[in-house]
Amino acid sequence: MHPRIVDTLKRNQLSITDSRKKILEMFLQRKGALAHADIEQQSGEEFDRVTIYRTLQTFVEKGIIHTIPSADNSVRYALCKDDCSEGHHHDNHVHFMCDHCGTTYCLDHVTVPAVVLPSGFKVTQVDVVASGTCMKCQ
Amino acid sequence: MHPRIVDTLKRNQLSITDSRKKILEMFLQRKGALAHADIEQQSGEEFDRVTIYRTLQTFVEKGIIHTIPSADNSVRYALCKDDCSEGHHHDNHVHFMCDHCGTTYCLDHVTVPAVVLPSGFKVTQVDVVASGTCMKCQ
DNA sequence: TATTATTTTGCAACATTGTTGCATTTGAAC
DNA sequence: GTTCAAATGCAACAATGTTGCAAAATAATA
Repeated sequence: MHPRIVDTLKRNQLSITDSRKKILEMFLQRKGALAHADIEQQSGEEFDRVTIYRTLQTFVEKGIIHTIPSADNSVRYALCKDDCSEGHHHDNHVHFMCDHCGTTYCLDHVTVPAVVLPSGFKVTQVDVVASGTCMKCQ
Repeated sequence: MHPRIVDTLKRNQLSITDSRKKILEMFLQRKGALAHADIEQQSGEEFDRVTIYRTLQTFVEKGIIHTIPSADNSVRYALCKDDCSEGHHHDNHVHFMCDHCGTTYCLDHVTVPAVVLPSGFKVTQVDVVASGTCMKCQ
């Protein structure tokens, strides 16, 4: 088991349960974004569907993972780089979604260019979702 | 009825039906993004739910409207500026979603800054989804 | 305009996805 | 180990999205 798992849960004052450990491990191993459905598939019958929903929700609230917007009604989740601060506002972020294999990448080190909006708009968060073909699919 | 409606449908070789006229009119009037649920509510019992799904799908395929990614499993749709070419690839786009009132704005005239991705990624589309407070809500 | 061919719609049935309340179980604290 | 708090699983439900097919509306043709 990945050493960071228990650490992360403790730091966020969460009880250390099987489902949380397992789901967190999936994120740490895969190093890519996961949708609810992915987790459900990978964990087989191990956990109830409801537990997965609640676990993801908890992780998002604690800033352990964050959501990635998508245009097809299938929100994906990815690990936050070193846990965002609690209550989390994940400022700037670039994601890449491969049209071919569907893999979603979370590109933490790509800087989001400043977006200038018309006056009156107060921006607190900018998500950039790029899509195309990833390195594995071309 | 908005004069562009019949035009737009004809140009896209679509039969001119009540549901299409009505839904297209909603987009032309509202000048903001609409979710499936919005349309369903606004049209009351007038059309079947299935018809709305199929109409939206058709409009997207024809490039009359486009989808706006969201982080909450509720894809929204907005009119394409002067219909994208058929088969449509909507290159660059900035959207703004108000955390307060939920209104989604489609900012066609804001330029999307170039995003530089690691080599190996071939980008065909970039969506920028900003969120915060809109001018009506502050 | 009347007739035929094509397209679209509505219905029904179904599949998938997400939510809520509550009893039971598990983990944490003592 | 016992007690308390938290998390899980189950069941039931609500919401959302999909498919096939007959009926209706639209378009094309005479």
